[in-house]
Amino acid sequence: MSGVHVIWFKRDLRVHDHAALMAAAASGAPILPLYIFEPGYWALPEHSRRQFDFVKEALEELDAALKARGSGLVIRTGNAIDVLSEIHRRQGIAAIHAHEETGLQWTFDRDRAVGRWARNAGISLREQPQNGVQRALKSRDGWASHWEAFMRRPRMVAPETLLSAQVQAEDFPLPQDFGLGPDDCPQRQKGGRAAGVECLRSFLEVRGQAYQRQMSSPLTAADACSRLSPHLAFGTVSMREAWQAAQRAKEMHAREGNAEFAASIGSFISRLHWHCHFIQKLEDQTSIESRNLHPAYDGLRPAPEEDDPRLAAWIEGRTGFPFLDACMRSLKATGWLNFRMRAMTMAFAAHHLWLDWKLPAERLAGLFTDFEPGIHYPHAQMQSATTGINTPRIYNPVKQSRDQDPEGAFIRRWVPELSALPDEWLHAPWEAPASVRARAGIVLGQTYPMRMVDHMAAAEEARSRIFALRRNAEHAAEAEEIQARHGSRRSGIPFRGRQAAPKKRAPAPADAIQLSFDLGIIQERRAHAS
DNA sequence: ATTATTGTTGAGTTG
DNA sequence: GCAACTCAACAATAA
Repeated sequence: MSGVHVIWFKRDLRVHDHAALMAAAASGAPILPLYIFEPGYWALPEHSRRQFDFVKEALEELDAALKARGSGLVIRTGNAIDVLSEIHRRQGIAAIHAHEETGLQWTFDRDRAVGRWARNAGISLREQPQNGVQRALKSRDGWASHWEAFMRRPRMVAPETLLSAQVQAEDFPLPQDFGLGPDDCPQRQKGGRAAGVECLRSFLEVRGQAYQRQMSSPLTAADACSRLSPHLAFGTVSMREAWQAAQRAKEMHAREGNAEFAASIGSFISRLHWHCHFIQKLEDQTSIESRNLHPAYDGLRPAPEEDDPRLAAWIEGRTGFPFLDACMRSLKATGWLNFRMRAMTMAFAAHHLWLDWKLPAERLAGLFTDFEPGIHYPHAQMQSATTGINTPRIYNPVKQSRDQDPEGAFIRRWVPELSALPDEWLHAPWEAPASVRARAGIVLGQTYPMRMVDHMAAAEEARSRIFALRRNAEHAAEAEEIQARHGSRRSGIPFRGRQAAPKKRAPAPADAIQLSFDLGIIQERRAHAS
């Protein structure tokens, strides 16, 4: 059938290692690379200006990379079916190539609607798996080896030329068009392929040396972690590229006798695996976004209330727990927080504040530049202990503070109103003698909030309620089914020390920049769009 | 990849 | 010289 082949970009904003692009190019037909700004998508509570800005930067670079190959990105704004219908009317679409997006219910429904529409219109819709996540998975058995095989497959280098469908590009919409007002995120990570590759390179070559030791404290994590998360979330770097580059870096560090670095990268590689393991959960069960995975927890916490002042205090960083507040304020300003502190903030909302996880998860999502539905909701539920299959983890915000920020440097940076307090009182200012507080110019409830709960009592209360539920006989039966559906099969299975077979390096295109050691990543030359 | 509690061990101190 | 004791560090365990 004649007509153009649309490459519908969603959360895969790159040209390299892009299965849909390769499939479209292989057709030999004119190519129409398309990104649709969908108002309904940006109106979702999880989505925010910082993600929009990141995507926009990624799209500008994607456009340049596509233009360099002869077929620039076409931007459209509107409902996906409307946009595709219009293109079909004018150009005639032979096929639509996209990736299988594991997203919120909204994108799942949208993709199904587009699928129906395409079928009716006689258009072939070809969706490619991404991240080694499997669609319509029957059983979790053998998942890990399937995933690893996916990661080992050779990366695809984008063709140097693409036949253009010659469709006029539209301007980028403004964030205001979607009700996305200003967002105070001065330290947001920059979007785009170049930034993503640079994250990967600097992490694997330099920053990741003490990753294992430094990932837990927000003081060190910002530098010692890969910071690849927004790039993986929006696909500016593929999971496979990251995995293969990490394997190479690990081998290299081991060869050089840098055991700490090699172990750190090993730990990073295992996190890439868990990353996808969690996305698979949402892929298998979209209701994880909206309902307790284990129904025994329904009704355990009060129904969510949008205007609950505790929710606002929590998300705005004025709980009265300095370390927690520092984490929230840092997150707001940077769009990123290390994994452990994400867990702590979520656990505090769910356990100490006894809030249903849904609204806290939504608010948190909007603050994450790297919001990834398949990571976010399964973890929100895990930290809230509503999965039934994970041991409840109730973090003590004061203990974490003392452990992760003993000198209070992180607190002083983000909660400057407390900076005059001596280290020993910084973690729990309500315990400080009145004279010490007075000397530091602190009046609890005025210059800084009084802690909003007695965290020890609240934790104990949450613990006893949750464990009372778990003792019920029906709990275990249901939990077993959940474990069968979603649980990892990996525990007890020893790691195989098998190393990646040496890969034949694909010929680098003329515009590739060679990294200082071979990570096997193809990087676009800094694109000066023409 | 939590926390608080309880138990164990061993070094160091005391009488 | 040694029993008795304290304390820190670490492991196991229940919730």
